[in-house]
Amino acid sequence: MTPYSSSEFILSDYLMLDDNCVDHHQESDQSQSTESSSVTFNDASHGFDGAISSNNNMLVKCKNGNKRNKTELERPRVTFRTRSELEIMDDGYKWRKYGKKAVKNSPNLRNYYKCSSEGCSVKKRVERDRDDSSYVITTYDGVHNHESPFTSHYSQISFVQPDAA
DNA sequence: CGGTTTTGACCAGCGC
DNA sequence: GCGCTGGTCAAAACCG
Repeated sequence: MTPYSSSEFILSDYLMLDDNCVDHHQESDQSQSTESSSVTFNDASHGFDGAISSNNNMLVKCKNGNKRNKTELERPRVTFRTRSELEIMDDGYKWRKYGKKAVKNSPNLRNYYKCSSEGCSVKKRVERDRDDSSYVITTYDGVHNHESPFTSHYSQISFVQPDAA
């Protein structure tokens, strides 16, 4: 299964780093608002303020003033908001589904995946946008300790923050 | 036959 | 302390 073959696959409409956020303060300027303008997720349970980008311009938004100081200390979290019909996005890693839940803020189900590589405890959550069911929100939790065939392909996108490690 | 998905149960954190 | 909610486990079913 390689959904990348579908031309509708926009890589990332929305990208967010949760903690250990690198500073990108210029996101309000470059919002070209080409297709969907600034999306605000105030109703989401996490209460982050959103910033969007066009297809290739990935924006990173962080929230500093939150009281998150638990297990997320060294757990980078990246959230994609992707327009896709398929919820399964093959990012080069092998994921094993281990759970499915109906969350309160969304009528859709949330799926839980774990990296099936041994020793790699990266998790990811996949759910549909509660407002736009054509969008899929994918949250990656952690950093892979191994390579993937897609590493070179994504090498220009550095998700790993140096402070996190 | 081995790895993955499914699905309900279980558990932990949080608010009241 | 209790109930709600999100996250995980694990056994059975499923699939190549």
